[in-house]
Amino acid sequence: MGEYSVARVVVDSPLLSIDKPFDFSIPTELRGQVQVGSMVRVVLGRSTKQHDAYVIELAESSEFKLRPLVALNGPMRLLPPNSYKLLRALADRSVCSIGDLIKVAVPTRMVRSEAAFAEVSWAPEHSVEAPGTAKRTTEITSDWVTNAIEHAAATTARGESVLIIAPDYRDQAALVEKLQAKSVSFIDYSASLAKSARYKAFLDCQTTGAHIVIGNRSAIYAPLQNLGLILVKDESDESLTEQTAPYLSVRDVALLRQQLENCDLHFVSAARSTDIQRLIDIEYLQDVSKKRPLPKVSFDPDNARNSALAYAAIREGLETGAVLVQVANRGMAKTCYCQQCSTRAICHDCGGPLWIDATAIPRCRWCNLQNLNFTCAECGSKSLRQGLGGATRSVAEFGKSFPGTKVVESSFDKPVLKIKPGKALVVSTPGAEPLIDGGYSAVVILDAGASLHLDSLRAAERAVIRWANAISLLSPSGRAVIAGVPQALGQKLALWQVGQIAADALAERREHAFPPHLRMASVQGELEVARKVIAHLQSHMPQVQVLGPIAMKDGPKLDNRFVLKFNYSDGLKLAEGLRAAILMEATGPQTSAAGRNSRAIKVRMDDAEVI
DNA sequence: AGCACGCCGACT
DNA sequence: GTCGGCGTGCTC
Repeated sequence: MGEYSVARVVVDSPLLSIDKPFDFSIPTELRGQVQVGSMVRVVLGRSTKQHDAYVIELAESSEFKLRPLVALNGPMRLLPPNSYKLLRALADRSVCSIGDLIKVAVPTRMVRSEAAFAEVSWAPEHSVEAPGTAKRTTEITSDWVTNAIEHAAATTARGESVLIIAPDYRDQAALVEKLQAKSVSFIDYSASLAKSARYKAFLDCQTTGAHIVIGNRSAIYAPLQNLGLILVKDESDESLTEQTAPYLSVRDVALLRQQLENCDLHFVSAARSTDIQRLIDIEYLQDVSKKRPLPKVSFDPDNARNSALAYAAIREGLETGAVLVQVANRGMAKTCYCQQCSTRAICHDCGGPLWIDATAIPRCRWCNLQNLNFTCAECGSKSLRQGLGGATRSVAEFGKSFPGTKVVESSFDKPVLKIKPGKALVVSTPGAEPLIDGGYSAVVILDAGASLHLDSLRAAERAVIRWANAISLLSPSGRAVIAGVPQALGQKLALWQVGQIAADALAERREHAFPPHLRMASVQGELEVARKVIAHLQSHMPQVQVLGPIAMKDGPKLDNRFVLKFNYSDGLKLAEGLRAAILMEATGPQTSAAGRNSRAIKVRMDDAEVI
């Protein structure tokens, strides 16, 4: 007895129609070796194609007529039960197959890395205690590294593992440096790892011990078996949202994983997103921000480049140390400058600013006139240069304004992670600010207004968080200036009421019935098919508000998009309803004039594009 | 997906 | 007659 002959598996496939458990018999020579979590090969249906699959359960019998597993792929457990439960729950909520998530959560198997694990001891299978003991908290702080280390130490001290997620390499490096200084070991689970190192880190997570795992967005799936704490820095950062379907954010995955594992969850940031504010308002998260000295912030409603306040702050700051100037880059990326002298290119007809349109033609933003024969008014040059992130332009300007000062340029493409203390003028785009021991003597935000007027609902919220991130790098005696910001917002920033700014933004969303006050999803596909899916859904869930359809150009083909508005409490039911509707209406007979299409309907929950 | 089964029109 | 087109169904 005790020798299982049936393996229940999930197949690694993007198809919704096979996104369910399948039973296979275990060949006698593999009995005892195939375990829950094993990766196996199976053949499904009449096809001869082999698929990867993962064992989620062992059994002694099955109600089906079984085919045998084709092979066992190595001795490792690649999908332990807690990982499976998380991915299953996420797939259910996102209307995607579990295979879509395995792609992100399980690294490519590297056979040679497995040898190193022949002798190690493995953590026992994860079990969840009675829920209700864990703490869910959020905190505004300018010193997230110290904060993270304190939380991590308290968690490992009770024998539990810690998962720390930070948006970029600069933040991860700052944390790593502090841990190394204290001789604390950790598992590097960052995106920059080679495939074999990543696979090794993945396996390391499953070994016995209280680990500290540091990484970016895919690290939220790290297969820790005794998770005590998830700590996320800057959950609203775009890099913490997956760029492929189903576009999950670390915040949402972390919230679900916290529930399943009953671990602590802690969000840290320099400011606050409306999503977090909502969770505080409904008392799901506890705000544990401490009273601390406020940064000295002043603002100037005047536009950036000629703000006397900003220039004074830079000049004074340079007397004692390094000054950080944050320049906006979003929405300026396609702005044109003279190739030779870096003067802003203007329309020869109306004097408006030039930009490069989607067909690579220079146009005027004001009169939309084509400017094919540009001539620079300053130097007479005839060649244009596209603005690269805005920083280069500012560096040229500052070089002139502060002669003799060392100017450091840092941007997303060419980041400078860290600089040595000393007099320097650092010009950076948001998210690329170099770190400096002791902090900057002054931080100046230029073009603040430009970041507020992008036509996205989230633009203003994101802008404030970016400014706060820069200001968090101030030395205790330093001062900050925000130039080009409207009076009302500027006053709140001067008093450092960043929580209040988020609360105000959320109140405004509530007024207009927009996320994150409620949720939105988009359903896109060929009009007739999409209509049927929506009709099917509405017959089961009349409370969902349906907008559209709107015609969309999705590459060469013409799609139609419906937008759904619904309450958080309806989220899971809506996802299940959509899945059922798609299986009924969009994978079965007829489907469309253009023939069958496995992905006839695209669903996107919390679609940032429509938000 | 990917393959087989089945029910229709055009062919050595 | 029957060859093979594509529309349909199913995968343990």
